[in-house]
Amino acid sequence: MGRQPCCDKLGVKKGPWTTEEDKKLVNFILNNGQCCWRAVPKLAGLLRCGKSCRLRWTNYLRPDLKRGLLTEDEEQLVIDLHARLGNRWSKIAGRLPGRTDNEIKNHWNTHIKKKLIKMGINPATHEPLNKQEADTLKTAASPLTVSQPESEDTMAKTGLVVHTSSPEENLSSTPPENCTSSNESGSTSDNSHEEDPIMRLAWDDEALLDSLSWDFPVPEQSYNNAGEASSAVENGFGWLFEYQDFGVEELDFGFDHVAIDMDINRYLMGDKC
DNA sequence: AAAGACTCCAACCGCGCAGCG
DNA sequence: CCGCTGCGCGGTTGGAGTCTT
Repeated sequence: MGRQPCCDKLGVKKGPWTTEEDKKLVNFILNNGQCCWRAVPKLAGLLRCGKSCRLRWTNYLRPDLKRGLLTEDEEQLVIDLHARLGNRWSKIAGRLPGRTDNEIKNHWNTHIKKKLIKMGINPATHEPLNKQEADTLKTAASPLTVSQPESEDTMAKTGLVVHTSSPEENLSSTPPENCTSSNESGSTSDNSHEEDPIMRLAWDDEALLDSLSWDFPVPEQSYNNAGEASSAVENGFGWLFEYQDFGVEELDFGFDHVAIDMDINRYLMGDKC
């Protein structure tokens, strides 16, 4: 029967977002919270489709986003997580506060992939390339089932260390109470892992991943009251703090109406769960 | 200084899934 | 149970910026 387009193609603007559009979107979300995305463009006065708005918000406008290149530690964690989860960028992103799946995906494709290849590691399987060549296509190895990279030596040489433990060791771990910053609605049910074997595996991975070290600091500048303005400015959110300019007086995140300056602070501190 | 090559990332596209009536 | 709707995810692309010749 054919799927309906997510939005009317006609009259919907595409391409790069303007500052004005950003302001409108942020203004709307700060006023109304994240409601149904389909309605957002109309209500916010944007000629965009809801999907585009959601993407713009989650990947770029969210105040709690950490910007700039991934740190070495984050990169290492991404490699580690990718070895376990494969291209499940959203799951990987869920483990890196302030990072988006898109950002991680991009970073993987542009930096980490090359790095791994240079190190002689197949980025898809995390196995040494020469070994990979040996049993080419013998197994269409699913990322979830691949073994750990055997080349810890290589990793160590380049400063990349994989610290792992087997999933079995962690099956008893309690699932993380993952309070994602962008997604209170949580349409992806956390119970799904109980039904779906793959999701169960992923879930087990998540439990396991809780044991991975987290030595890099949470983007304190994003959660730090004193530094919020400067970091927001650094992040290109200087205008966000000129909220008065676009008429935001009160916020409604679905709980109380509170003064916006207080709430932006709380918001920036990640106090949204 | 100019042109071509390359890199990077924001944004788009299409699919799958969950929820609801 | 079925169809519809909305959301989220992963893959891909276009173009701006940077580097190289």
